Amino acid sequence: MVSQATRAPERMFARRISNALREAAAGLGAPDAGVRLDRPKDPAHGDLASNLALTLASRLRRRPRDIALDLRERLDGIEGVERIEVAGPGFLNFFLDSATVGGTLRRILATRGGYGGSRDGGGRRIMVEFVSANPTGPLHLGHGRQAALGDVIARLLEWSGWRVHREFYFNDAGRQILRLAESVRARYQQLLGHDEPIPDGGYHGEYVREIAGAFLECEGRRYEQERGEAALEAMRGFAVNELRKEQERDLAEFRVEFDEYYPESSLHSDGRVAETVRALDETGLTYHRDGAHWLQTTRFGDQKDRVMVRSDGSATYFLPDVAYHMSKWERGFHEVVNVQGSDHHGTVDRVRAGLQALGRPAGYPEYVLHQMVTVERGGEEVRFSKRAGSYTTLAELVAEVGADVARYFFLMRRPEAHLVFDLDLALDQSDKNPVYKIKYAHARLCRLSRLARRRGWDGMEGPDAPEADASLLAAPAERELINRLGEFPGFLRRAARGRAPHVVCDYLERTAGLVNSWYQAGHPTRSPELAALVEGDEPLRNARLTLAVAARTVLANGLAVLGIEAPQRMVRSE
RNA sequence: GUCCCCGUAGCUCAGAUGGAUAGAGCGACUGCCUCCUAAGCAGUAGGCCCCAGGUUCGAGUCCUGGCGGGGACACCA
Repeated sequence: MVSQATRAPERMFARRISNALREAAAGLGAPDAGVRLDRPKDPAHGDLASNLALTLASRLRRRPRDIALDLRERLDGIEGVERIEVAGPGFLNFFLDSATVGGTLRRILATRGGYGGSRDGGGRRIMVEFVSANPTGPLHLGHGRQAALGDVIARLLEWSGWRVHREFYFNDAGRQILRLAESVRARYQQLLGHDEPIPDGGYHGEYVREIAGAFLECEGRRYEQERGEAALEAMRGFAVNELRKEQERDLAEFRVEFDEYYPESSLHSDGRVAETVRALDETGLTYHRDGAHWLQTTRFGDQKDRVMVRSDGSATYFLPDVAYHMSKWERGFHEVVNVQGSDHHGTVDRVRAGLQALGRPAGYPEYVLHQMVTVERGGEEVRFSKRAGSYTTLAELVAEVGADVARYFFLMRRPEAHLVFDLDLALDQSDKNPVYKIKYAHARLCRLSRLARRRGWDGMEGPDAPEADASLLAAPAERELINRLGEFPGFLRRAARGRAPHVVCDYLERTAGLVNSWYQAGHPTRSPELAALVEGDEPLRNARLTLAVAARTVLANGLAVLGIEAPQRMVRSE
């Protein structure tokens, strides 16, 4: 729980106003009215607004506007409220006095790097599983989006008081891996001058040749005549290892790290898969038909029953998936978010059904399914990889636009919306590019504090900074910015609960716009009286510098949530 | 055929629990630098919120049915 001193002032007032409204409604003959307060979009509609009169209209059989006027009569002298207006069809708009609004600044300055966080999670554990690419090639753009989404959902959860475990699951045992090994063998033989084609369904990317080359360098020609299991196994292990290392390197460049890499093969070797079959058989929900071993997943809402073990004795993907999620549960993760491409959506119902058969709750695990990514340059779709065949790799993209821009662009759209990555915009270093817009706003605010100190004025930072009189910040641009800063924790909470990083992007972009407006409004030539570094009026200057520090804190915290750097100063690069 | 997602400005997209004249960026146009970074700001133009019903005092938002786009539906991997 947040302490009384740092609680959002508007929330305290919201409760006070709600109570007064409820009482007033009772006075009009409508006890137990559901009272709601909103923060209006338009600042002309006050700091808080209520639609109570509109909701009471049908119940009281009176015109909403008349009810609103009556309600206002009954609401006098609420502490901290400057005035109440009746507007539009019957809204009640509350204007808080400026000393009250200033409480927001005190709260930001008091919590600084922690401002925006909450205790939603209460210290409970939660797992975010994401990327989970098969080690059959380099990471492509879909993985990039997933890496950014998963990492930032994890950060949002950390900010919300959860203990987060980041996990990467990889299939190192299936048929795809066999094709990979065979492809490496073909390239290996080709390098030795033999004519061996890539098998059907194999991998043609240039990277396979590179792996074969590296293998040749390590092992020499000893597998030239060897056609059996041992050679294939050696190449499989080598290739998986190489590709995993490369993926980890690419992810590190992208500033994404995992607590655990979980190999599918271990589910077989440690008996979990067999154990899962046994446990499912015990439920009586399995049966044999056409030589295969089935589970009645339809009992739990799946569209059709699923095969667990094929007639040839091999497990389908479904089975290890269930075993894997049982492992998550048994490791203590009763809250799990899986971030996956929407092409996996077909597996959701059946995995959950399998887990329900084993007694896990119906919604376990939770899924965030994201749509595909395409890249455009000059309005045309581009595919730019010689190396990876038809793929566009994450590494190439990060090399071109940088990790910060790539992260932001992957995050700025709702996961379930198709994402068009505009390379022209990504490479732009002006404020057109939202990432730069936010960074510039932050750097600009840092500069204000620097300049103030250089002139011998206090930058309003540190424990010895004088208390600012926020009631002096009455200009519209200031008032709007302060209110906006006060909304940050609410946005983070909403983003975390909705697993929706784009909410943070939207918030930051708009807030940066307000910062720029405020900054520009105080242009020293045209409006010196609005300038932050105002001469001669120390209390006013201190108040504005405090606002600058508060705004910068919010931008920095928001960027930290996104895993993006917040520079003190910007250097133009080519 | 069944299931999931999407349909909002010329383009790319936001629009939490239904609320006031539907927002942002890009693109277009008009202004604003002797002075804290103009890498900026202020403003103008641009909308049958896919269509049709329904619920409601009130629908871009909720319900039903269409239309259009993407994805998923195999003992495939």
